[in-house]
Amino acid sequence: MKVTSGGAPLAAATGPTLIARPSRLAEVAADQLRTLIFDGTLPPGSLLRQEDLAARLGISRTPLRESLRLLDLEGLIETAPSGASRVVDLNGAAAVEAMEVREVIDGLVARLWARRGLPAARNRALAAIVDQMDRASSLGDKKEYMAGNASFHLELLRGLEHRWLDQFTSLVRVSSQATYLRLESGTDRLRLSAAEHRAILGAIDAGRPEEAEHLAREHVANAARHWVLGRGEQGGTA
Amino acid sequence: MKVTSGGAPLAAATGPTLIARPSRLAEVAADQLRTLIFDGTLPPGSLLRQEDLAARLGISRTPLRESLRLLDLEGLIETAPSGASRVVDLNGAAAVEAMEVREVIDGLVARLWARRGLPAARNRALAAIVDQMDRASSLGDKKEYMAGNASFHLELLRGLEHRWLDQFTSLVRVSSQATYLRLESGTDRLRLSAAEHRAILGAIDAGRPEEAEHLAREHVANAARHWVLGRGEQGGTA
DNA sequence: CCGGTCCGTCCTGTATCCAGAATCCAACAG
DNA sequence: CTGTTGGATTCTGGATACAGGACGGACCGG
Repeated sequence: MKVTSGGAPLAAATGPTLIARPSRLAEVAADQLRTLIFDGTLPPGSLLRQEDLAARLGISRTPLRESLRLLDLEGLIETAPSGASRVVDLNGAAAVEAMEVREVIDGLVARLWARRGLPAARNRALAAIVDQMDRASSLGDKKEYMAGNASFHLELLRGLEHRWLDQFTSLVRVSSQATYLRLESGTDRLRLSAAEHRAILGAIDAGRPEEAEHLAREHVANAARHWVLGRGEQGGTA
Repeated sequence: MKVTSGGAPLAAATGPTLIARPSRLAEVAADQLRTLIFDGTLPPGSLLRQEDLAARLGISRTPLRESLRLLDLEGLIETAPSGASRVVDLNGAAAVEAMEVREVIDGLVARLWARRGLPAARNRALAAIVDQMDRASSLGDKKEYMAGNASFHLELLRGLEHRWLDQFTSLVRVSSQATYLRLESGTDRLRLSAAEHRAILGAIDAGRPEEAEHLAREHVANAARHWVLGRGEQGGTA
């Protein structure tokens, strides 16, 4: 159980950064690879050759291989029986499965926060993110909206400091990103989504675990309908 | 390079065993280590020295290190910033967190099976397991019951062949095992638990996703109450 | 007698090297 | 022209060797 920090653009506010870390090179490499995957430098389906990547990151193959195993278990890459690794391509069944897991995980996160109680500072930060998403949705700025969306969910997930939940950081990142990148519809879904975020935050802040979980699950289910199934109507039961 | 071929006591039973796999030594080592942890050879808190383990498994440190990273991400071991790894000790807060995740995961598994439809052969196999648990509960054979309990949940989990769910195998194993090992009460809880399993299986077989998920979550929550919190009464809200 | 510091040993982390296997290309036969 | 088969290249997997830091114990000072 280590950090799995990820190159968070603006979410990396909580790091204690005590004194000095022995810097496990495999961890650093994993972070680098995640960044390369998320920013599109390593597109889905890309073949990952250990020697190239090692040279690219300026390390040897040994720690790189460990990082590949990590990303494999995280579900970010997949390794063929022959040993060839490639960036996972979330489409069709794989996307559905990813969102199935995200639904219950996000629901759990919301429930735990509602039960634990949301600190005022974090509430303000999340509210600010939702405001940002609102603005972005009004302007139809999908990229900006996507960034806020990812920040919102990651802030909740990472903030819990839950040892069994940290590993879902990559899942949340990749699915959040892919969801709205593929979203072709207008600003309608964006507005609705922003409202859903605000509702989730409200339920958490009000300390209503059941409601928070329900709203979070519905939110993910709605996103899945629009992303994976393509332009579904909202309101159905999961 | 003999991989202590005689090993693998019981872990390599479920594999499809298509033709022949190149046998990634790190995977084999991970399985071996899981077995050693689950059967108590490596008790919680044990310090894991790479050189010793490598010699013990008859491999070098390179693949062993990869397996340690895997087990780390799975939550079965934890690695200090200095690099020292030790078997995770599920007690107190860690146990609560583990069961929180298990609750939603097992709920998702039940829901997916109910939606997908349970093949008759698998239904029979699961029913047989529940029967075995019934007998064990009547006799108060906790060990036998525990085995059936783990089999039940693992059969459901692994049978889905869900790419994002496989990684919870260790979580289910360790929590299932620990739950009933610590259970000191009489056969009452065992009987109730067996009934819960039967109800879950019934809901799945009847194709009722919502009910199956609800029952599965309640089941885990009940187990958690008796295990972690010690002798709680059922019926409370999660 | 107790505390602090220095030193030795062990362990982890990383790099390099070797062997086996898969893949790809090309030449050849039908 | 196409399918097949042969070989050479290349890649991954595993083992070994080396460097840096951590931990523990003994020695010295108070």
